[in-house]
Amino acid sequence: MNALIEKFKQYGPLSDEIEYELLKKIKNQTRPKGDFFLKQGQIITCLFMLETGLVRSYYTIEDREVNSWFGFENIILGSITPLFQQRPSSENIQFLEPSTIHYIESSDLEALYRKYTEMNTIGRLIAEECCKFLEERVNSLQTQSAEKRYHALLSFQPDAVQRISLGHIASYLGIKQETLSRIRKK
Amino acid sequence: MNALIEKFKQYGPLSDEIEYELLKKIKNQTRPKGDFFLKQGQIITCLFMLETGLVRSYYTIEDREVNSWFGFENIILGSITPLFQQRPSSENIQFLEPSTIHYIESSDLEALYRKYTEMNTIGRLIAEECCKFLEERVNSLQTQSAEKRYHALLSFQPDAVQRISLGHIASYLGIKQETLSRIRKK
DNA sequence: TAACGATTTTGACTTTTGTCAAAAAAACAA
DNA sequence: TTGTTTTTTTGACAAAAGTCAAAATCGTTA
Repeated sequence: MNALIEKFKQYGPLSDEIEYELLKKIKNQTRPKGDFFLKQGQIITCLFMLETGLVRSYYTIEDREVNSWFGFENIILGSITPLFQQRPSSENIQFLEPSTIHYIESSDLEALYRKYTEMNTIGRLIAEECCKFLEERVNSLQTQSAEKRYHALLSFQPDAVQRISLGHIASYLGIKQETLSRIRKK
Repeated sequence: MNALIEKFKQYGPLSDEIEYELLKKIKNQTRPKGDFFLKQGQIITCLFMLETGLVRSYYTIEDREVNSWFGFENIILGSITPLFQQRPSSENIQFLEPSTIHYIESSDLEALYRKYTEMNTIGRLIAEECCKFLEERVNSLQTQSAEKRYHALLSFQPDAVQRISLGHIASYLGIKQETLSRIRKK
């Protein structure tokens, strides 16, 4: 069974008919480290899931890269702005480790949304989950010091700190890597 | 025509039947300044819209209030965490000006989601719009200095700065009000 | 193993933001 | 209007985080 379909089912039931249609639309790829899944300016958008590997999403601001999120195994991922707006992405999605992914293009997904209520519900629940994640991130950036944000990340996503370079983590936390290095030394 | 239904229609078409059902469920209230729409710990949640007035949503952390958002006229509002999770809210929603609101309880909304695809689509689009808003807020907190965040707010929501007290604005921006006062003096 | 490049750490210093206390200004009510 | 309360501003100082440059460490590959 496809892992992305498996994942969808965690949000709600899917009839055999939808499952069959999904199977036709879901694509699979294996990509090397450093490769881009999406580059800034592209319009093609997808909802995807990693079977193995690691990705980061980042955008560029004043010549420096800012990491907006990291994607691990078995989490539904997508680039929010272009996915929900059908506009050119300002984000880049890059594999940080060799990765195997399952994905569905948003045009195919939209068609399924129109055809099946169940799929629409799942889409809504995914968007709502995304809201919750972002809300927590806002709270963290709004109220916590760099040190507390780092320790929160350590306890909630210990694997992130293990697998991702210090510079990328610092950017994600909104601090300089020198600062993070000093925090970590303690 | 009810202003909340009008608003829903901006996201997608609604049949007369749904509109009729919505009309039966949508409640209206007029509330004085300082009143609470939702208090921390309550489970009842709603999607609501202000016809007139102003609200803030805040939570308490280490004995201080942190504003998470402000609500103005004609914007769809809801407390994200409890609305999408059906768990007790950690948020308080308070009117900052005398307000007239239209709202629908989330249990009623869920029932409509189950019954009508169109309503589900609208719910999904609202959640997606919420994601976009939160994503921008994360970017701002992650990459911009207090001064730039304030100026961004000034240009995107000039009315907020007009109508909301300096202390509330500072909390929303994640800075101390003394700092905001100094930024503003320039 | 040696050498290269990338990543991380360190040091000295600057800038930004926070803290605490008090004064000034504004808003509100008797 | 006159007090009273709330909000905003100011000052002196402390802490947090950024900047820039250089050194150290790590991983990879020739």
